[in-house]
Amino acid sequence: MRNSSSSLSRALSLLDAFDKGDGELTLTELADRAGLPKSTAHRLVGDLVRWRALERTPHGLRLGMRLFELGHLVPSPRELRDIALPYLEDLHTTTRKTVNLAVRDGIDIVYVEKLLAPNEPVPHSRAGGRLPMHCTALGKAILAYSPPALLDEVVAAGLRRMTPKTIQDPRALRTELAAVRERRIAYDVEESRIGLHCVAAPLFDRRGEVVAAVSVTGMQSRSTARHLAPAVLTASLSLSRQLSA
Amino acid sequence: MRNSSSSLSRALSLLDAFDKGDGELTLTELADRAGLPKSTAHRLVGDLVRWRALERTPHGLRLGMRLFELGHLVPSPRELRDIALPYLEDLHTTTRKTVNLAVRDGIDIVYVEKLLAPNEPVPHSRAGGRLPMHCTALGKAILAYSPPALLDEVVAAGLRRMTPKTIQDPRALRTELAAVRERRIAYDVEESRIGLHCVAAPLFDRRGEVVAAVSVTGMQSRSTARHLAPAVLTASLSLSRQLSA
DNA sequence: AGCTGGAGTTCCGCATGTCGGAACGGACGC
DNA sequence: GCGTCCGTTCCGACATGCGGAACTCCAGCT
Repeated sequence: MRNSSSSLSRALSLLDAFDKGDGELTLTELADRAGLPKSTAHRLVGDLVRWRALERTPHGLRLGMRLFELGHLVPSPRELRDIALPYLEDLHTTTRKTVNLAVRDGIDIVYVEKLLAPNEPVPHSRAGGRLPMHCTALGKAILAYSPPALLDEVVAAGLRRMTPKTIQDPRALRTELAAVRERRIAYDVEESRIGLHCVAAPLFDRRGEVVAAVSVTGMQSRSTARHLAPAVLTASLSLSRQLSA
Repeated sequence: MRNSSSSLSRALSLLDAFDKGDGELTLTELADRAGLPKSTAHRLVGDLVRWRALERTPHGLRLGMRLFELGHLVPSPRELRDIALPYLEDLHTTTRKTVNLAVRDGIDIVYVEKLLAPNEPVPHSRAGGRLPMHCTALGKAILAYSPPALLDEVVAAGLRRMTPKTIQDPRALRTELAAVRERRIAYDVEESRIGLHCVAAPLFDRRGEVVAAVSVTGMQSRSTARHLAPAVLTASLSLSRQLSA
C-alpha cells in the first residue's frame, strides 16, 4: 500500500489527527489517532515541531504558527478573497447580516471569508471550515452550475442528513438544482442546521465556470431570506464581472 | 546532520520554497529552491499533492486547500482572534483606519487579523504576514513588555534596516522601549515603510504576560498618530481585561 | 521540418534512514 | 508508595527512500 507506507504520509496523517475539533493532543493520543506506533510518532513529531507545524505546550501538542502562515499564502482562496472583500463588505453593511464566501473543494465547500453580523452569537461555520455541498445554499449554488459529473459524485458519496430538512433524495436534489439555475439563487432552509436560513448566488470566472459562491445568512424566516435575494444576486453579478476582468 | 536528512524535513523544505512571494512554481524550480534532486522532489510532491498540501495547475504547482484549512485551525491565533474581533471592529469603526492584531513568533510578529480602512489601497502586510519586531509599532509594543532575553535575541539577529528611519542602534532601541513602557503605547514612524505611521498597544493574558498587540495604522502624519493613541490604548485595556477572564 | 532546451516522468541498485517493540524514567493522583 | 499514563531512548533488521541517468514530450527558434 503505497498510501500509508511513505514516511511523509505518516507525518501528514499526524496533522490530520487535529482537524477533529480538539486543539490540543498528547503524543499518545496523536499516535493512536494516526494509527502509528508511539515511537514512530515521536520521531516524526520531532521534525514537525522543529519546522513549527506543531508546537509543544505544557500538556501536549497543537498546530503551530508555520501552518497559520502557509495557510494564508494559499493562492486560490487568497486571490479570490482579495478581489471579493470590498463587495462582501458592501453586502454586509447593506444587509447587516452574516456574509459568506466559499469555494468548492472536492464535493464540499470551504469557507474562505465570513463577515459576522454584529449581534449574532457564535456561527456554526468559520473561515477554513468545510461543509457538504448538498445541504448548503453556497454548495447548491455551485453545484447547480457545475458539470453533471460532479453531481454524480456528490450523490455517490451519499447525501448525508444534517437536519430533518436536509435533502436526501437524489431526484429531489436534481429538481432543486434546476430551480436554482432558473433563479440564479440558491436557498438553504434549515438544511444544514435548524433555525438557519441562507441565500446564495454563484460566482463565475472569465471562462464562465463557477469558482465560488456568496451568501447571506442568519435570518430566522424564509420570507426575509427571499427579501435579501436581490442584494445577494446583485453582489454576485458585480463580483463575477470583476472576476472576469 | 539530522536536519536535512529525514525525508519529512525534505518535504517540508519544499513547502518552504513557496513563502518567497510567487504563488506558482514548476517542479524544477521547486527542487532547486529546496536544494533537492529533481527525482526526489518529484516523489515527495506526489505525496503532498495526494494530501492536497499542493495542487497541480497547468503550469506548475501551488499550495493547496488542505493547508488553508489547517492554517485556520491553528489554536493560538484562532482563539485570540475570536476574542479580539469585536474590539477590533469597534476600533475600526471609531477611527476609520486600518486596524491590526499581531502575535509574536520568535523575533518576528505575525499578523493575525487586519481590518482594512475603506479607501486605503493595498497594504504592505496581510493576515499571516511576518515582519521584524524592531521596526514595527506592534513589535515594539510586545518587545517592551517581554523578558530582556528576547531583546538580546532581537539585537543578536541584527536590526535590519527597512527604511532610512529604521532604528538600527541597539542603545536607541533600548531607550525607545523604555519610552514605550512609560506610555503603554508604541509608535512606528516610517520605520517599516516610508509614509506609514502606526500606533500600537500591548495585550496581556491572565498571567500578565504579553501575548499580542493591537494597532491602528495608515495615517500620514505623526500628529494624527498621537491623536489616536487614546483609542488604541483603551481598546487594548478592554481586550486585556477580556483575555484575563 | 528539424533542432534545442527545459519541462516532467521513470527506472533501478545501493545503503541509509526508518521502523517499532520493548524497556526506561518521571509526573501525577489515588 | 504504588499504579498509571505520560514522553523518551535504544537498537537490530529491513524496508524505503535516494538520486544519477536516461527517456519522453512539448514549445519556441532558426
